[in-house]
Amino acid sequence: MPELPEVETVRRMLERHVTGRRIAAVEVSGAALRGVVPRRVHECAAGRVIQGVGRHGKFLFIGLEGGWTLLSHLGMSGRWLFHARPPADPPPHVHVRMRFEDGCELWYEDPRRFGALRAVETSRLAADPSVAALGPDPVHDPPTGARLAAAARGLRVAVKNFLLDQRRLAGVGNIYASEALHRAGVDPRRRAGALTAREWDAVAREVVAVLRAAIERMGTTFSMYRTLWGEPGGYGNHLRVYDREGAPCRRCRTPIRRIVQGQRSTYFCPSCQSAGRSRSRTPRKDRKLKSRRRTAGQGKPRTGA
DNA sequence: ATCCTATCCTGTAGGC
DNA sequence: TGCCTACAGGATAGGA
Repeated sequence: MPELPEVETVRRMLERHVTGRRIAAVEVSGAALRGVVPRRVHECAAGRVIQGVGRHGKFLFIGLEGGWTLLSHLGMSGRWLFHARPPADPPPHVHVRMRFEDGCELWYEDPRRFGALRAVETSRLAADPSVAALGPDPVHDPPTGARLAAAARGLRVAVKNFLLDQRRLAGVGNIYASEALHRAGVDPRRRAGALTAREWDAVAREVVAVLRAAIERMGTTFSMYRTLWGEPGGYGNHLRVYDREGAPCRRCRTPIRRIVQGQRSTYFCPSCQSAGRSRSRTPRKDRKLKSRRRTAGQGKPRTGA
């Protein structure tokens, strides 16, 4: 759901619209978020100016003056929403309301409460256990095939699950793991330790490519993710395999398959992602039928309208 | 150490 | 129409 491109989209919007604002008051609901310490968030944020917003993987860092940082993870259903003119009655599941001096408000909404929010001292941010465990961010520090191959050496876990492991690479989630492997032409069931150098090169390249392409379109709204303004992301129409079970592969028209790996859905093309060899990057010759896509199972990016 | 499973949680979709 | 159940998956704890 919110993966790196969605979190980056929110980061950019926060950076632009809340940096420099002073938090006049913070209202925190009692609801338990994962690892949240509401009172501490309240005490650390109230009265301080937001100095900038950073990100590593799926974590957001909202930097405050005075040496404090709000560490935010959106989990499955978390959203930061900015209101220039806050509605009178907020929807349910708004757990944090920050009011700025000029009356604007920033809300944290999270129906499933898988998200996390806590205040940490900025000097100790890198040492925070959940941050310290993260691998490199693929957008800040693009991986090479050689590096991924070295990290995967000897591992028997499926390459799909390897990509989901935040200790190896921080920010790839279920949607983009499937997408990157399809783009790279690698079967998601292959053991990570068994990929060739050439395959790792393709995976490294396509992970970065799909994340960047999704960032450009403000992420993928599969169900709940929204931007700071409550808008859905625009990358859903560009997904090649995710949530397209039975629909024709956009490259070869073979029906997309869905399997379950580690209790999560994986989508792939059994033809393009054949076990054993990575496909060439030769452009398609037959581009005859391409306007009759728009298949069933194309997610439900309810625009809310 | 690696790998796998269950757990948290609620909105939504599908079946009857 | 409405109730009921299954399903979706981020991180993490705990077991093998």
